[in-house]
Amino acid sequence: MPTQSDERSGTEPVETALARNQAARRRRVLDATLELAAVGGFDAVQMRDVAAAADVALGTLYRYFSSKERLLLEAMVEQQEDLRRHLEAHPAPGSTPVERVVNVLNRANASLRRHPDVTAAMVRAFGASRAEDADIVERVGEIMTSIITGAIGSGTERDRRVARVLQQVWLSSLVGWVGGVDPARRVDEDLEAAAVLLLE
Amino acid sequence: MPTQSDERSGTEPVETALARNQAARRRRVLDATLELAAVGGFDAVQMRDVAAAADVALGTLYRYFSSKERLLLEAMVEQQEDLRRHLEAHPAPGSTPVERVVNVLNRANASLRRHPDVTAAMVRAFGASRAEDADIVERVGEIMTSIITGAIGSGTERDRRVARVLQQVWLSSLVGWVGGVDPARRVDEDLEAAAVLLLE
DNA sequence: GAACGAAATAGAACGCGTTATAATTTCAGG
DNA sequence: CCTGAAATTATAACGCGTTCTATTTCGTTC
Repeated sequence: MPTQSDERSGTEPVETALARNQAARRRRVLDATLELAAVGGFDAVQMRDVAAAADVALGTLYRYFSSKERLLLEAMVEQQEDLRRHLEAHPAPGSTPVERVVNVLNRANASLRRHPDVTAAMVRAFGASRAEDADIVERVGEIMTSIITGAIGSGTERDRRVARVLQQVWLSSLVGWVGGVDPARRVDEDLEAAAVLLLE
Repeated sequence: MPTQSDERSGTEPVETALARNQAARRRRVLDATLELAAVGGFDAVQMRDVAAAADVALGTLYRYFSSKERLLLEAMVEQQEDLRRHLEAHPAPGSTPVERVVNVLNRANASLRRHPDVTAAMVRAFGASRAEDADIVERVGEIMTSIITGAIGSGTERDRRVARVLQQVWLSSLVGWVGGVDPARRVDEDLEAAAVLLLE
């Protein structure tokens, strides 16, 4: 986001009129993005329409998000962070890592399935990512991984490796789903199969 | 591809002047695609340029490949099939499934690394795939999986499941590499780690 | 080898992501 | 409050994927 110049080190933005307006604009843009994506997926998220719906000029939209892909990826970061927060607030009940991982990922996917077009737009942006967006792509991956490690419980070296594998399976499976190759159910099946193979 | 109407059931094309010319055009287009991708990756594969380089009209290009994405995916099918053929002709030496899988995937990745921009273009098309291209995306996935099952050796139910997981890890890892998130080496590391977790 | 239909061609045109420009508004600091 | 810099706006314009149209060429068939 533009402008900063805090007084002290931290990354927290200053509470000024400008900053408040900018935060509000950013929020309107992200909300408009989700609304449009919910209706028609990736293709319906047209930059002119996002700008209009957010009541922001096209140039301003690009000042905040340097590309359509970046816009969708930042929306994805928010979505995944909400998801993680929710899942951590409602931990999985199972007594074994496999049970807990499967439970958490089932719930996560159920949430994604509730907004298929939104998920499709985001996953597509993720899969087509270019180098200039490596930072956000990485953050999304980290959040997904941390959802998994949270469900496994312990954080041994082996568990961290397992979590990375599961995250990669998750993503590939989502790509397969939103690309129309597999039905939504397949994502759950893939993850359960992988979790069993890796954790039992 | 356009026109058919064989005399008997099979999928093999008839040996006629038309069919030969069309096969030649298709070949020129795919070659031009690879050439352009080799230079500047996804962005350098511009449909007008492909058509010009293949000495074909733009409309003809679209008659053969309904979209840029489809063009890259069909090129990817060819590339992966070549790769599989080569790997099957030179089987991995190891005595255990892990050794053989790791060896085969290392060689496959070495081959992909030799043309990073081409790989990037193809993986990007794969990751951004839409429903209308589900058929080719599926074929690419199948070829990658069959490369892995070939290296594992046996074809038990469990091994088929393991192969699918490894294929998904492979793809996610490639997305991470071409997206600039991870170095090329990471693809090998991910696959070795996953193979060890799944097969020992 | 003439005729008919399919395929290929050249080129214009459209849609949308992205960039560029000039005019206007906002706002932190004096 | 004034002011200058930064942000926002409105709008035009560019690039490239894709579509469309009119015309020409090709190849099968009789």
